[in-house]
Amino acid sequence: MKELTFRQEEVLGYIQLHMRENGTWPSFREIEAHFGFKSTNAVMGHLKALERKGYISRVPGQARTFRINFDLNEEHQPLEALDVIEIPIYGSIAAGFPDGVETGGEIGRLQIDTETAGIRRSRRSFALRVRGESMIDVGIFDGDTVIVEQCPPRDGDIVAALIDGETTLKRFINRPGRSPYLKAENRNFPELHPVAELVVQGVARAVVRNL
Amino acid sequence: MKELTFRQEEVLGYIQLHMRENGTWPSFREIEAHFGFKSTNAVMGHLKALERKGYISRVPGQARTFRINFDLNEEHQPLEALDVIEIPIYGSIAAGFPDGVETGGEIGRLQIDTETAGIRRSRRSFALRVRGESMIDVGIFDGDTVIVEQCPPRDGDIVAALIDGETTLKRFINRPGRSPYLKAENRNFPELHPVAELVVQGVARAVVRNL
DNA sequence: ATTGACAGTGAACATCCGTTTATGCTATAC
DNA sequence: GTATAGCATAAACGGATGTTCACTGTCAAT
Repeated sequence: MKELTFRQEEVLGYIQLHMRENGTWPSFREIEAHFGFKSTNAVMGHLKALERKGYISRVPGQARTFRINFDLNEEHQPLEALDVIEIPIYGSIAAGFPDGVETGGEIGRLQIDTETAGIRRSRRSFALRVRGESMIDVGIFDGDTVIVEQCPPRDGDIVAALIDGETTLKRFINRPGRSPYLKAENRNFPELHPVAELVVQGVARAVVRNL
Repeated sequence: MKELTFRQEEVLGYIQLHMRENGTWPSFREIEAHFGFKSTNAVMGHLKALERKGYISRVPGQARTFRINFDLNEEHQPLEALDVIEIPIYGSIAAGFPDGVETGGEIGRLQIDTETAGIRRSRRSFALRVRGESMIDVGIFDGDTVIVEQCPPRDGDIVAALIDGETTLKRFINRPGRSPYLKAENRNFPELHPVAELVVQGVARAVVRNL
């Protein structure tokens, strides 16, 4: 595909921008106004060039009917191909993990790219609908969705842990010389949770909240 | 939202279909031809009705410039197939939107399904990396990523707004009888922001935070 | 020096396309 | 009965929009 001149690239960019912002293609005179041209024929020249080089198609005579054959935005950035993963959302987790078959507590699914979620594809992940206010001081509210990655916890991690048959979110503390315990992040619930048998189901990597 | 008659729904469906298939909105006469009308005024009647009931918006006098406010297809589908959308992440937005070519403030991209993000595909969306602590009381922290949908704000919405050339996140207050203003959500920054010129760039729909 | 690609002005032209003002028909509601 | 809403035809109007022709200028390559 032939190279575009700088000006032609600008015009193509504006056409795509206008489409994304307004949902409609621009008219000749709108393009003219945007670039400060004083003749629609300046626009015509660029569009003819863009069409000749194969970047756009048009239906002659029809208003606002462009067709982009080549998306600038997809080409400009290397865009290291975002890796999108689909993970299940659980309302609660009874004991261990639900079997592959019995999708027990699954209340939905979500898709997100691994980088934004901060997880690795190689590890199993799931999402949890948060109940309660025990992590309110770190900005995790009731109703939030937390994305959890199955891996061994480290000191300071926020983990999904099984206590009394209920999965809750707590901070995992593991100082040398002491046995690990869990801690809520809420000034009003300042009690610590030393736990004899600690079943950590995974480490929270991201929070998603709808506003 | 008012119910549509069967015929009106047919017309709305055709408009959306034409857009999806051709990438352009249909003209009056194309709609007329598709339904076998013998007068463009038959089209006019339906479009006026669709606009009155709030399903579409139009710019009077302009050709092929529809705007769908309510997507039929999003309502029909029972949500099984998650609709994943890719949106750009901006660090900041200087003035208006960056041009199509100079992808100026874009610092990355993310992909997420529209339901989790709480946005509609038909509206343009972008994400913003949050700076500052002004929304800390609603659990939006420095470094969080906020997903913003471009649409008119309503009272109580958290919006991305342009103040002094900087985009910030604030709560939008629009009480009857007063002029709209912005409010920070931080006990330590309790000052209100009455703003003469209010440029709202979109409404925040979701927060994503890496833990 | 000449050619050709690129960028633009200026003005007319021909449709394309939305708009308006009529009129008529069929239901349903009061 | 008499509104009222939905649906459609018919014809003309005018602004919006793409198209074309003629002309000017710059810059790099031949």
